[in-house]
Amino acid sequence: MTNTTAPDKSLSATKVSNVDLQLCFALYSASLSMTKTYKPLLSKLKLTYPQYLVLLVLWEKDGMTVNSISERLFSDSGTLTPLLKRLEKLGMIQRQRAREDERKVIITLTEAGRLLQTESTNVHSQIACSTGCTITELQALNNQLIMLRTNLIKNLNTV
Amino acid sequence: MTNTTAPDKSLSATKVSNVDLQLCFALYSASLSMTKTYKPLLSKLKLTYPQYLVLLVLWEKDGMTVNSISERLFSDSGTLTPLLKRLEKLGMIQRQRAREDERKVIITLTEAGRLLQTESTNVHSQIACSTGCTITELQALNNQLIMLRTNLIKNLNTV
DNA sequence: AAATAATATATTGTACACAATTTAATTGTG
DNA sequence: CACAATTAAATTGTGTACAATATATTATTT
Repeated sequence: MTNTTAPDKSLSATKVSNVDLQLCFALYSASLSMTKTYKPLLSKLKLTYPQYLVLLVLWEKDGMTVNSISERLFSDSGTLTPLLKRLEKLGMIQRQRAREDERKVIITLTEAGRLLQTESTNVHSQIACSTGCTITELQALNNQLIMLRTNLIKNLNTV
Repeated sequence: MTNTTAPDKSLSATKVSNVDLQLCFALYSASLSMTKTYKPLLSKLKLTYPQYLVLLVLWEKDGMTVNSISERLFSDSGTLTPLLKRLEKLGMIQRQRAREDERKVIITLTEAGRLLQTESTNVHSQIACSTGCTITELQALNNQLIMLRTNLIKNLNTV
């Protein structure tokens, strides 16, 4: 792609009224760009970005059920089940039914899964570097995105 | 911001140093939430969000090649080719090889494809409403996301 | 206790996202 | 002109994203 200094008009930037439309595309393309940035870093750990997100959750709190991971990541079982099976096949986690309620599946980190956390520490800093933003800018953007997400989810069924 | 149910700690919000990590997840989940918001509105038009993005591009400039659409949307042929074939099957576009260079495929809107633009006008306003943000806020967020995307893409091969 | 409802996960099917490879057409070079 | 290099799409294969449905387990109700 080389030339990144091309004029960024985004979609329909000429019409000022279409800020909503512009924002949606900016959000979409920025998210994809972020995934592309993560890809080479994570592929060294044999992980995809969504798999990495699951591990982040487990590093914070091990032994969660599929459902609680799902709520944390705004994901669903149709996505998580096969993803978790791949993580299990990779030897990063273990899947086992809860004894007190056999509908629930408990996800536990393996030794290898726990060790990955240390290996992944320098991933963060490289990402932060690639954003070209200051901590303050990242923090501001983070807050706005959380607000946006909260509003969108709140209004999901009201449209 | 009334009832947002669960407290939003995002991922690892406890560690202030992980702003980068938080931002990545906020971006990811906000983008997915946006797609979910679009879904019911677009399904009335029988479209998916990526298909809608292609139509937005064509409404702005008809008769583009696959490659130019690809650059505009930060997408690639592996994604676009099947997507465009579906849009063709839906009767929204036509795909034809360029006469002067038969490697290129020209994408042209059909009458039905052009007419959809009018039908989609109220989609924007409903999205803007769901964001719960003011025009100024949307504009600011848009600018920051474009900056972020530009930086990420610029640094893609430098990591 | 049997029937019913609710819950948690799994399965199926469609549609991206993207790397890697392939195919076909065009351009460049000797 | 012949032939390698380049370019534009298409193809293949893996991994989500998500709606809809199925299955199994637990809780409730009659």
